[in-house]
Amino acid sequence: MSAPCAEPATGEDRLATLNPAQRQAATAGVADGRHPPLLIIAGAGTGKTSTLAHRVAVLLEHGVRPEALMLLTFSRRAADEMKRRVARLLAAPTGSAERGLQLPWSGTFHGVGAQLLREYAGCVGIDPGFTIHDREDSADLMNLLRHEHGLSARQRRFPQKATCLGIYSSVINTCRPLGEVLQHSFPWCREWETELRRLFLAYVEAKQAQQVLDYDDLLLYWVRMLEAPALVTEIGTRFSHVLVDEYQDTNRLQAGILRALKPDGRGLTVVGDDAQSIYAFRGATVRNILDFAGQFEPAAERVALERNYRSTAPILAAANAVISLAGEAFEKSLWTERDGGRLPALISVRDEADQAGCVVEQVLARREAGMRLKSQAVLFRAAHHSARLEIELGRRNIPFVKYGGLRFLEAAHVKDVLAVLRWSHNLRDRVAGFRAIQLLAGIGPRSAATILDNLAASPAGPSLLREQPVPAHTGNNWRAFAELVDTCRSDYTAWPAAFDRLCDWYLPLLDRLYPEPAMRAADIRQLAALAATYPDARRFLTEMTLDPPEATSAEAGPGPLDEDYLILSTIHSAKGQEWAAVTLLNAVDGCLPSDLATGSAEAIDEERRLLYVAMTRARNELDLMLPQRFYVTHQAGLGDRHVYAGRTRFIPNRLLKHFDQQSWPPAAHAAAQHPDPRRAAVDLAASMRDMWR
DNA sequence: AATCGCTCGCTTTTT
DNA sequence: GCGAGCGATT
Repeated sequence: MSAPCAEPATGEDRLATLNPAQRQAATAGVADGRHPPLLIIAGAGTGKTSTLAHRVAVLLEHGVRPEALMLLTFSRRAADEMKRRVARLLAAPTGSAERGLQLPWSGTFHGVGAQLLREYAGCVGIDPGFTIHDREDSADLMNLLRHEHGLSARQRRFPQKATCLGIYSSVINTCRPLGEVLQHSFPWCREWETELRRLFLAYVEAKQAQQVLDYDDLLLYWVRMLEAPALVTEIGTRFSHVLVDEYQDTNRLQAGILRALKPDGRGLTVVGDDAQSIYAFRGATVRNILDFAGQFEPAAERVALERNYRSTAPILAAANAVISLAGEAFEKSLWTERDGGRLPALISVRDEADQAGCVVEQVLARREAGMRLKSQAVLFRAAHHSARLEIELGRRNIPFVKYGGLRFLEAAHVKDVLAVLRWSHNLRDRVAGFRAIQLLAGIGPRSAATILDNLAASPAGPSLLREQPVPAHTGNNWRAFAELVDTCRSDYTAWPAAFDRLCDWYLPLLDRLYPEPAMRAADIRQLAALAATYPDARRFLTEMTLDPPEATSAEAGPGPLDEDYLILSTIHSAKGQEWAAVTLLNAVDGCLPSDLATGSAEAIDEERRLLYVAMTRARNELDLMLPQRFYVTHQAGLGDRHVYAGRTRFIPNRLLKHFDQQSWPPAAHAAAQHPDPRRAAVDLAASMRDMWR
């Protein structure tokens, strides 16, 4: 974020570069040793990261040890950025830059939780070698139990695995009872409350038997651990200061952790912007930040950062107008001195194909004008919204990197390899084992289950693996597989080497398993390169599930790291970032708000904030695309609701003065097409058909 | 017991 | 346009 720039060396001078509110936020209660609970309301582009980095630097200068500082950010990328800035701030005038600055307790809630739990595992009765299940693994385990409990083959359909997990996760993260969650968020599953409760108990037992924690456990075990008086004293004093970024996106469970760590709020700082709260779907509640100040006695100090250094005045005015139509919010109005610049544009195009064409044309024009591709971003509500554009970019040879959506890690072949690795390090992990074993030709769910049962029943180690009964024709393959697992788990096999062995074993299987084996093989090689950068298998696995590589690249092979490339990103993944030019795709009702999210007033407000987040990513140029016509492929019953899409409801007519309305292709071009009367007839016919699609 | 192929139902955002 | 699930086939 573009805060005031130069950073002189001495503490006093350095702080002079901050504006008064930022300075207040960076220093409040430090010098006098009060360390009161502090709430920093930081609007978009107000130099939040810089301010927080300054506060960390100030704390360190006042003698707080780095290892006594817990810094909770939304992603590890944000944590790294913070570390970098603090290190730069602390670079002494003599030039002895503190390169080695360590903030060992910085990262996401989940990451820090995992780290703490490994350390204190002994005190809370869990195995320090636990493995962590990502969402898909958790859903698979849920599915296994769902079948075991005979819940899958009922007259009336029982909720799907993902729904079951969603309900479970919601209960944990919102700290509300099952009945209430069902009533409020999953009303169509209410009739299954008893069965769900049974299923969730089985799920918890299974995780414990397998030494597996899921994402929610990392928080839940953490908060429960703090209920033990001895541990809360130990851990509470160990961390004298806890700073939390993006506080508006925390949930009740996370707020509970903070309350347990710092009951009186001393040493606790939270930073956030209620207008940018966009994670309610995973349990975040904007109440956390709205109610923060009042939960302490005396109340928390409050500082608001309102000067925006990022966007031009017209962009900021439009964004402010959009968010002003929301419900409850902190009083806050962003202002900027970046006068000039054009109005944000609302660009009407015929359909998604034209939208792709228009975006490509504009991107290229801006690059011609000297703006690097990397300074331009295309944002969208849902990952698949960019499909057309991706094809067009590919056709025109424009490199791009996409953030959000289907991840590298979710690809089946990547999951396969990781399952083998995970299983070899924790043979009790049934989900991993189930997947790994079935990679062998001739072994299906039945044999896999038998093998896993045998292993679970016998306490002995992996030597048993080799002797498992498998179908005769798989004999040799099985032996090779058992050896591979031994190799992977052995302490005598050096780290990246073990992974290479695994890849050598796996790659030949691709031909049989999947279409497009060549592309998948390339992914596996990329994974191997990544694995080599971690010190050992455990670290690799943990970081891969908690902090997966977040971007996927269109280019196969080595990523276009030092080249120039366009950024495509979901709005969610764009959080905290900024670009000189931003284009938002599909600014139409049905996409934004997503028609899946129009159930409640809160859900709609969250979609509004999503639009606000997208708009405030832009420094100089902002375009919102409005495809007029949508080919909605699966639309049961309700006919043409989205065939002709309207402008998003978040920009009603009275806000149009903040935008410049355009259409593409430009008029001259369009006129050339128009005289043909047959064209209209074709459109009409298509729309008649679309009504029933 | 594994696997192929068909149909039905659903389709967001992510640690 | 995709996966989960089911029934027929090897």
